[in-house]
Amino acid sequence: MSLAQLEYFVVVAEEGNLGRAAKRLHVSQPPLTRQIRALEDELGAPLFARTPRGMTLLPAGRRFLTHARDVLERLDRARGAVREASDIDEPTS
Amino acid sequence: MSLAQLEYFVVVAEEGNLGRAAKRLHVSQPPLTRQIRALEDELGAPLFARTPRGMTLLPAGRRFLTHARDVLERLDRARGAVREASDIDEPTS
DNA sequence: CGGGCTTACGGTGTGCGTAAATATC
DNA sequence: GATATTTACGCACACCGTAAGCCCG
Repeated sequence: MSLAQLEYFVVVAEEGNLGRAAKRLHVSQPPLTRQIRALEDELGAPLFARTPRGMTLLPAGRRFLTHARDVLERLDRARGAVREASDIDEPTS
Repeated sequence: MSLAQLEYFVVVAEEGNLGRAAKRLHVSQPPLTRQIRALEDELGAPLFARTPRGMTLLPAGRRFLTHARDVLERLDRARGAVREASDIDEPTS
């Protein structure tokens, strides 16, 4: 599992459609479909139902979405913590 | 930033020494030193002080350690959530 | 010398994008 | 035919491991 896969998953879940998700992520559709599939394979369960209209979350996907957002948000906080800490040690140069 | 970098960072912080961390991670030292450096570069601040005895956490590194562990723990919970959800949908085959 | 971190370098693998295939309405 | 996902394929980038270099007690 990669952080890119988590971001991809969240955006695809929000857009419900690979095309819009791809534009928002500045990537083409093939990487998206591949990474989502790889994520599902690794987790051992499908997260989306593929319909002719797009991708809709399955129950497992809905549960994973909450946690995926949580992970990404904590990661942002981790980055912020270092920024703060180094702002203290290395003031305005 | 990658999940591997987070894991590497946590173990190096715990071992205080690249050699022991490498053994624990089943990887050789060069990838470790490279990934730690890449992480520091991306965050824009050093996390460790390199001493002749090993690597000791700097203040920024100590703050980051807490958050890195948090991210990895949340990731485990995300995996667990999918396992539970699919155990419900797909009972004992 | 011995222990530790780093750099060079060669080879493998991952991952992208373009293009083509498939399916549904 | 339009919109959607997926597969094929070629190429570039990233990453690892071995080997060598460097520094300090």
